[in-house]
Amino acid sequence: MSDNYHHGNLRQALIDAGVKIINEDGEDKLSLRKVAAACEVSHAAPYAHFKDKEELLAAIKSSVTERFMSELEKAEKKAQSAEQAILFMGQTYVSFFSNNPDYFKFLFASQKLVAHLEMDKEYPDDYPPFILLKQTYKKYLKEKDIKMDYKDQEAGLLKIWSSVHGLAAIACMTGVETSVDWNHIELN
Amino acid sequence: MSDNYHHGNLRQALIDAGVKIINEDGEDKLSLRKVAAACEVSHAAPYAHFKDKEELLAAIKSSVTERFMSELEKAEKKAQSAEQAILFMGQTYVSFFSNNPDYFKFLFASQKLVAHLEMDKEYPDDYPPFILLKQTYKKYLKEKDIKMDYKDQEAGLLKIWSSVHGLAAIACMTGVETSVDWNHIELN
DNA sequence: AAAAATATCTTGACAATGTAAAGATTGGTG
DNA sequence: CACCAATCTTTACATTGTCAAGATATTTTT
Repeated sequence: MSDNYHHGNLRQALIDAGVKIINEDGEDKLSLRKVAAACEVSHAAPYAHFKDKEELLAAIKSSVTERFMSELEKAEKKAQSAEQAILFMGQTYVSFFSNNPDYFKFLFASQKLVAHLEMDKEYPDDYPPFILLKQTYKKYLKEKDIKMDYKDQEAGLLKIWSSVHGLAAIACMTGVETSVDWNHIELN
Repeated sequence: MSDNYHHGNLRQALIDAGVKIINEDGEDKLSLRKVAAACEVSHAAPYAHFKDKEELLAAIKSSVTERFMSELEKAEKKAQSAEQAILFMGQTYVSFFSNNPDYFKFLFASQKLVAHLEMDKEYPDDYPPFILLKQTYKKYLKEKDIKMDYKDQEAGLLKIWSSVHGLAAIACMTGVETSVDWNHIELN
């Protein structure tokens, strides 16, 4: 084996190298050629696995989103009620990005997210963290036996998400204290 | 006059051309050389006015922020109370970016914003839209004669801003309906 | 007004990058 | 073993940001 051909699992290695570069230097410092070099393959090798840079970036984003999801799910499981789950997930949402501000820009700057507020249908292609939030919010409404107009439910869901997402955004952009009294984020 | 030298007001022309390109094609399609070409000058001409690409982008951002501020101020003046002003400004905040989603990414993706929640001091370097919001929120507290703990005031300000900013973010990323019942954004 | 200094612009060059094309190497399949 | 498809390399080219040297216009100085 000439040792250069057939890396073994180049696809995953490229993704991991990409995550690392974004962590250390930010997205603007990431280039296809650097990622390839980090994996010790030629600069055009990535094209066997990704159509173009955009496709590699999408794969890296998926990878980061998985980590994000895993933390959200952990938070959800730790909670003993749907209400508490929403609170924990909100805190996790903000702290995840406060701890890695680069991820926030990276995930949300260019990526188009899919998200449907409609409460009576499921959309498997929706942004996974949003799906989890929506499910938990539904549980919460059931748990508390809250009867709301259809449109108010949508508005309530959007309110929670936008509050939390906005808080994360501002925390990342300003470095502002995130030790916020979380009672203010509460659902009402 | 050899007609090529001394454009007249190249600096502003470069900024305007940059805004136009971002409007039409998005930030990733913007290059120094294209901006220069749009102004019919050589590819290195911008370096007489801007240290590097980053500095031109900063100038373009300032220009867009000015438009944003002008709309916010218009909304604020239209209102007949501070409470209504916050509502109007919130609606304007969201609709401005809903109408130009490219601006949202452009303004907030790379730019570090400065913002101080402290209610008893003024920070002239804070992000102008935030300064306006903070002032209006102060007026609102006075207007309604609301007495709050210092920390609660900060939290209230942050809550309004993050709600509105988060809503704008989600509107831009998802294209979700922004015809939200604005009562939900209200201040309490 | 002539000369000198400065600001503004052009030309030419270079390195980094994304990407396409052609070919080399390898592992698997019939 | 022969063949094929997947994977990787090499070569090539256009785009881009940036720098350096020089040209031209404007401003300032004398």
